[in-house]
Amino acid sequence: MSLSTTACDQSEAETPQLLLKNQVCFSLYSASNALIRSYRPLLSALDLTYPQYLTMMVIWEKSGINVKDLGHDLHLDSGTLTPLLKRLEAKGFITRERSDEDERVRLVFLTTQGQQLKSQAESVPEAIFCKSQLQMAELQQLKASCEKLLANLQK
Amino acid sequence: MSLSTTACDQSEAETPQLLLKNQVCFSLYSASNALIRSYRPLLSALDLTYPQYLTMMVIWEKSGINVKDLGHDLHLDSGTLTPLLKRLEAKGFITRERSDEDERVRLVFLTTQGQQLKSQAESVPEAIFCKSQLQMAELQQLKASCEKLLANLQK
DNA sequence: CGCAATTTAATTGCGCGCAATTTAATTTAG
DNA sequence: CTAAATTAAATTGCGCGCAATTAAATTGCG
Repeated sequence: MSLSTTACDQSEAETPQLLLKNQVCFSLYSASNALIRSYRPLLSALDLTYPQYLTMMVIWEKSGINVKDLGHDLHLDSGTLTPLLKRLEAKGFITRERSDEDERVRLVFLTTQGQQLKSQAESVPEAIFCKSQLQMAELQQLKASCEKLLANLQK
Repeated sequence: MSLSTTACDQSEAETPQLLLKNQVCFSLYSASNALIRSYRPLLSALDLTYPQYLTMMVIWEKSGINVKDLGHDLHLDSGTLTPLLKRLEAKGFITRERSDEDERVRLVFLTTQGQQLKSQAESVPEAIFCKSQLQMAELQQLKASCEKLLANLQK
C-alpha cells in the first residue's frame, strides 16, 4: 500500500503485508459477511437463510436438478447441501426424490409453495441494491472482479 | 444485465434479478469462500484457520487488545471471538487475562510462540497473491469496492 | 450512598462450509 | 459374469458467524 515506512509508525512496520488493513481477502470476507447480514431481515420474513435463498434461485430456474449439479452451480458440496435441502423440504418449498434411472442420484423439485415463495422474493434484489448505496456500474465491476478471482483460484 | 428477453430463453425469464448469475452477492460470497479455501493449505501448516489468522494479525499489531476492540477491528462479536480466542490460547499463541482496572474486560497478549508464528506467516501473503493471478491494481480496486460496500451497509 | 442502567464478555443454539469417511449404486475391466 | 473401480449422496465432526440470552462488573442518577 504505502512504499515508505517512518521509524515511529507502528502500523507500517517491518511486515506491512501482514497488516489486517492491507488484506484484500479480509475486505472481501467482511463485505460478504456484511452483505449476507443485510439480507437477513429480508430473508427471515421468507423463512430462508442466505444459502437457502441462493439454492432456491437455482431450483426456481431448474426444478428437477440433482445434488451434484446444484453443488456445481453453487460451489457447495453434499456435506453442505444435503442438510440444507432437508431443511428446505421440511419447510415445504421443495421435494427430494431418488432418480428412477440411477438410484444414487437425488433430484430436487419445486413445490407449489416453493413457487409461491418466488413471487414473495421478487422485491429482495431491489431492496439490497438500495442498501448497498453503490452505482450499478460499480457493482457490475465488483461482480466481474470476484468472478475473475474465483475462476483463477479454481484453475 | 441484459435488457432484452427472447421468448424461448428460459434463463432470461420474467425475473432476471432472481437469477443466480445476476447476483453480486453470490459472486462476492463464492469468491470469499474460494479465497479462504486457498488459504487453507498454507494456514493449516501453521495450525491456523483463516479467522484465526486474521485475529493473529490484529494481535501481532496490538498485543494487549481487549475483546471489544478486537471485535471492532474484525467485524466479529464475542460469540465468535470467545471460543476462537480460547483455541488460540490452547495452541499457545496468546494468553487471555482479565484487566485489573475493569474486571469485565478481557485482554489478549501475544506469547513468544505467537511471535514466532508471525515469522512463519510472512510468506503467506505473497503465496496468495500468486494464487489469485490478478494484477495488484485490480486487487486494490476490488479491495476499495468491498470497503465502500461494507461502509455503506453499516450506515 | 444505593439501585437502576449500561457495558463487557461468555454462553447457548442453529445453520452453514468443508474435509474426511461411509454407504450404496453403477460402470468398467478382466 | 464378476470383482474392482468409480460415482453420488449422506454422514460425521469441527470451526466459524451471529442472534439471543445470561452473568458480572461498572457507571450514573436521584
